[in-house]
Amino acid sequence: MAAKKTTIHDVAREADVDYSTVSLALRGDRRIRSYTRQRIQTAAHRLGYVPNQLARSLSRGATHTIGVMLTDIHRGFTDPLEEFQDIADRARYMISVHFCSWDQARERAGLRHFCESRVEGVIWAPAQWYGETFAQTVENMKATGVPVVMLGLQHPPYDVPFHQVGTSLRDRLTMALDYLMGLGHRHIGLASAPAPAGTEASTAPERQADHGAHHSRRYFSQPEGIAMVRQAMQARGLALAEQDLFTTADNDYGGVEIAVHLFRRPREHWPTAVIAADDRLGRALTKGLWALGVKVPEEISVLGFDVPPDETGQPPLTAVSQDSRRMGTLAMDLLLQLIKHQIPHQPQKITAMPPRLVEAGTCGPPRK
Amino acid sequence: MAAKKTTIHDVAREADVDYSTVSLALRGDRRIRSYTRQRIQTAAHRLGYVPNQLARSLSRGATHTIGVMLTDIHRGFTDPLEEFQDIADRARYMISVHFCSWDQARERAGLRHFCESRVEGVIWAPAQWYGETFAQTVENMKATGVPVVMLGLQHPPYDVPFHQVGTSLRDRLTMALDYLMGLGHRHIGLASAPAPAGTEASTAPERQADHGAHHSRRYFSQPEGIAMVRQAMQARGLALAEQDLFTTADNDYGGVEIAVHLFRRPREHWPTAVIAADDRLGRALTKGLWALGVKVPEEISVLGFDVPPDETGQPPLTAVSQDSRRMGTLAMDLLLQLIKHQIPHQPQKITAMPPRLVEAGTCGPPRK
DNA sequence: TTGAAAGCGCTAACAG
DNA sequence: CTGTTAGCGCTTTCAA
Repeated sequence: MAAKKTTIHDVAREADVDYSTVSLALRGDRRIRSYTRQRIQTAAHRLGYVPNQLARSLSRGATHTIGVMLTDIHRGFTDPLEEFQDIADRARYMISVHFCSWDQARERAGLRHFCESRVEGVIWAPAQWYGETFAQTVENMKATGVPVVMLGLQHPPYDVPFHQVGTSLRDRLTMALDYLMGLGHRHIGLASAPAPAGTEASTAPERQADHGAHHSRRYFSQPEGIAMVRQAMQARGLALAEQDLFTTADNDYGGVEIAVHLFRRPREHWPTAVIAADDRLGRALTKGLWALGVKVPEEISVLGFDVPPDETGQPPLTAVSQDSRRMGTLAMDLLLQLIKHQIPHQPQKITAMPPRLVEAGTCGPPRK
Repeated sequence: MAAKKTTIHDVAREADVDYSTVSLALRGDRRIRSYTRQRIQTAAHRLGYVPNQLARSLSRGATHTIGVMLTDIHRGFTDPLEEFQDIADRARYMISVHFCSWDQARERAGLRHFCESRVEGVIWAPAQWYGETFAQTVENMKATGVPVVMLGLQHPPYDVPFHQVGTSLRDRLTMALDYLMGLGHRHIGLASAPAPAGTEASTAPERQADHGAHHSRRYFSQPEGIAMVRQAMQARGLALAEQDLFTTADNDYGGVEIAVHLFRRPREHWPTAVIAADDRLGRALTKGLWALGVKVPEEISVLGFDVPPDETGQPPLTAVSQDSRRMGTLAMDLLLQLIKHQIPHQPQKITAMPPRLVEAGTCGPPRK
């Protein structure tokens, strides 16, 4: 269609005014009287005029666009992204999302593209938080001077020079154990499964790359997470017995397996509470126990861990959660402040969000 | 940082050449001898020069960017999006993704923004396939002349003037029933749950908008889908008995409930096969039956429906699936062809992809 | 092999 | 109220 090439000049000719008048009129400048504006607007409409943002941005020196770089499509990003949109809408910013599919080369190229397209700020949930490629990319981003807010927290040894918003694994663990111990539990089990791409565990150094096999989903092991649980429990005088570490290869419905597994064990050997390292696992476990006639939490407590906050999740699951929606809000607000120079870039600001305990009736005091 | 404002002029001054020379050198024009180019490149690097795509695109009249408008983040888009990326990478296109969160106003604004930013093509999975807003947006898009490929198929009464790539519900149903009947099943049940946002059902007219409540996930009912199943069964001389229509409010783990429900019914009243209208449901049902000691498929067959192709899904589930990866490939290839004027826009081309039967051992002949 | 100059479509002073 | 005139940063002939 010719429409794509219509410019304000064409509109000006059609409406018989100067093209700068068109520019003003189209943006609703009050200096143009309504009669003229009317004429211009109808002319623009008739010609199918579509303003050219490239020219506009180039001229104004501002794109009013924010780039969001994510690893992958998964439910953990749903809430933050909605927040980004809402906040951006209000601040009249556009959002452009890139997914790198866990490919650091693509991640880097995308970020560079953001900079070249003159986005005014970037929110970045990195594929990895360490390694040379990461450091290099960080360095590049820093050199461009584009405001960046990271989604997530750096690992202790790495010092990322950008503001960060996220919740720390340590804090979540503390909350989980303190909560269960507060209820009186001393015999606690752990249900775990391979972490799907996108969880904290998948960004750990143990990540097993499966290059070439990119036509399948990517799974990773999380020995590090289990080790941290062990450690945290020991620090509290508890032990994680080998038989109380339930693992399954099936993240989604493995909970049912674990339920059966538990069910077949003499009850006096049951842990009084189980932490499920994933919401699917926790919910499936609850459902499975329920289906087998085991009362939760009367006979055993189930506590979800690393659960996206979703009040409507079924079945309900008491869980240590992260308010990912709020995380989104904070990150975006922070970025906008950075853009507006309301806060400095320089001392990096690490916003460690406290985890949140969502009670939904699957935890109670241990049975006597 | 000052970096953001470095232009080829600065680089030119630094390297002591004309700025047009810099332009040529930076794009590797062979007319510039390597010595000069070297000098220019180091100068550019030293100054932290970042080329301005806005200016570049404006000048060239081409952005080499494709816009992708999606409804929401959910796993059904993972595969297509990865395909988009891969293909775009090869064709040296950038991809910019927008999510409208099922909000048609936002969808429209995003599409307009794409056009104003002069994307060269758009892939669009609409929030709705009917209604005035949709028609209006379609009309607008058409007027801009930007090449569009729709992800999904129009409903029969609506005539969308863009090429479409998707798989039809009718075809999938046919495949499911023919498959089960071919195995000998005559007594078939249906397990169903509210459709989460993003499935076919959620784009049906019955969609219950919950404006304002945007801090929770959106669920929809799918009476239309059930009606179609009924109809298809009747056309084959089967009937869907009321007691064989299993519904649960819990899409993820409701399958376990249904398993228990079935389990409590005398076996001679069981259907010999159950179609699960969602992969979660199907997998949870299988797992639940298994946990209860019911052998699948020896005692009952479970067939998944509307299942994203995921060979690694656990537990395995024989299913009528759509090759969403291939769908992505086709859509993107089509779009690139449109952009290159290799095929015409005009007679809309509806690429109805055949569904795919993925056998995973949960279906077999009915027990005698 | 390099420089000069005319745009790309629009914004934003500044004049009238 | 409307027109004039520089740019914004880069590409791309066309000369030198």
